[in-house]
Amino acid sequence: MTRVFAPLISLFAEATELEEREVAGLLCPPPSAELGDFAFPCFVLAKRLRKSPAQIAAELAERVDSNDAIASAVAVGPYVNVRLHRAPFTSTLLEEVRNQGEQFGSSSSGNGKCVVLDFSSPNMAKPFHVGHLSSTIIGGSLSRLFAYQGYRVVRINHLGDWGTPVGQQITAFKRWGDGTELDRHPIAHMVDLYQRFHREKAENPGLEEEAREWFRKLETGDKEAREFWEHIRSVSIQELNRAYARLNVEFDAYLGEAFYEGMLQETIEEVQKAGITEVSDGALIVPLDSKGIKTPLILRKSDGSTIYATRDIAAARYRAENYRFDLCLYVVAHDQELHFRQLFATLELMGYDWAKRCVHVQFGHVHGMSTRKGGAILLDELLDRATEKVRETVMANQTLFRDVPAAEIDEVCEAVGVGAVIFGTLNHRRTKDVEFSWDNALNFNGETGPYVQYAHARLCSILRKAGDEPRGAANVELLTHDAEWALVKELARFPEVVEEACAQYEPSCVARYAVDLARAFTVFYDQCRVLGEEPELSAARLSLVNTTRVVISSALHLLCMKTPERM
RNA sequence: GCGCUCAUAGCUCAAUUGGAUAGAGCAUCUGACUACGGAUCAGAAGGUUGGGGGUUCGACUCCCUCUGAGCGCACCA
Repeated sequence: MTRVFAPLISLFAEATELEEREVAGLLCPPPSAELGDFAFPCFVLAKRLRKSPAQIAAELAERVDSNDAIASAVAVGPYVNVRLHRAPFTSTLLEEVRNQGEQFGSSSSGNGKCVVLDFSSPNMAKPFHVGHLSSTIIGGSLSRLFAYQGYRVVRINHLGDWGTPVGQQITAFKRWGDGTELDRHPIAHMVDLYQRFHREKAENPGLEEEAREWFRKLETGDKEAREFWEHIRSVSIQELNRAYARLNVEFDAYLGEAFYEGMLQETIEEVQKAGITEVSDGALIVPLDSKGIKTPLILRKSDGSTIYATRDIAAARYRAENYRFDLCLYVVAHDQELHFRQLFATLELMGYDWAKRCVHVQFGHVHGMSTRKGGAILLDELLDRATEKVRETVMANQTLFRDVPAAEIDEVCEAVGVGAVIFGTLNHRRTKDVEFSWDNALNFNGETGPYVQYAHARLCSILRKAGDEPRGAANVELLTHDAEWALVKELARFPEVVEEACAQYEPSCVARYAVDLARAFTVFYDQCRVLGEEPELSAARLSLVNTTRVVISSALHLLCMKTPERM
């Protein structure tokens, strides 16, 4: 929380005898700036004081009227609308950002705490398509948000690197694979082979048996199977890291399904010790009726092998023991809701107190992301098209990029194109299904990533032309324009937006804020000239410009977006 | 059949978690300075918040019901 609201909050806390925290939660901007800067709704006091909210508002307005911080307090119906003295508020805010820099908006609320994030988690030897975007980007942004709140963050990629599909991949390669092709285009080649396997298995039932045999060999440590698996896994990770680098996302560990193989026996024994298992149709299950779930969790199949549920229990226990997390977030699509309810319920029945600190951060489907041929759109295809579209605009701006080296132009196009895609997946609440369209994905006007980055580039441009960054305190008394004031108020919101985004696991809060801030700036930019005014006014505005640049850059960073200085 | 999620302007999304006259962008139409970058700004038009009940000072928000959509319901992940 910023100090800027402190005078306002303490004043109302005193007048109403409410806790400061409660007051902070109640204060809100009025529907229109003409009504005032902040509003205090009096409904909660009505019951306690046995008076109508309007009456309370009227009395409260009398009590808090004008002092150092507040210029006026007017009762409008059940609200007390407050107008602030702009200068002290602005002065405090600018000073705070000047002192804290990129740390403005961060907090220490997560100090000493640990959050584990499980996200992205694709299957190995498969293409990285746009279906993986949501988990990857939401997880990536949440990582940064929690780190910003002081948490120790552990980012885990629960890679799909085990199970019968691996046996199928080995079988396909042994039959039709090409070593040099594998070296040149490992993923593409493996995808071709995998698809061929599924085409041919209908006419050749022996293939499935062969695949099971290869997987059995892999499980029992057969050298040939193991070496092939390791090679495919390693090139898959290389390929994935390339995609993650484009998306500005990183992981602390690839702990795939294979990693937990050695723990499964012990895991099953632990579940059995809890006395919650049953044998049903030859399978070992955990009935969950007591938790209101009709479908049991399957611990071991009737053929004796295990499935994902057992591995997820093992993974959860591993994370609890090794990281002692305060929060374990699974950023996984909505389809797996039942599975996670089963998993968490089982962990609770096992008596783990940390089970209730596990959360399924689910998100909706993105529909219509298939190509005409029926396959999914590849990530690179989407990013490349976005980047090329950006290049058209950049190339049209001859004057700005005249002396800029080609490599730097490439960098800008990449930053903006990828930024547009990232922003596109974060600017709506994660639970709702969305419709993908190329028109929308490649529209860079209005509420988009480029709009926010463009505002940042203009801010940088002003600062570049001004020469040195503004230092020291500005004469904030000169910042009297409404557009300046609106921008200042918008800047002050940033810390609570970050807090909100963490509390709800909603990066979209930050995305929405970034647009609001960028808009407040462009309105200011349109109405207030910075350079070439009276030196003192120019300096004051420059100070506001630099503050805005810092905050917009922080917001973009939290969204895993780059902050180009020109575009 | 049961469960989860969703339904807001022509389209894509908001709405400070129960608060003031439901707001933005896209598309459409109209306008903008020989000044810091027009990927911009200002304005117009666009709504019975899927339908119907209920809860209360107040409901897009909570409850019930109906309709529609997406997803999931034991050996895939």
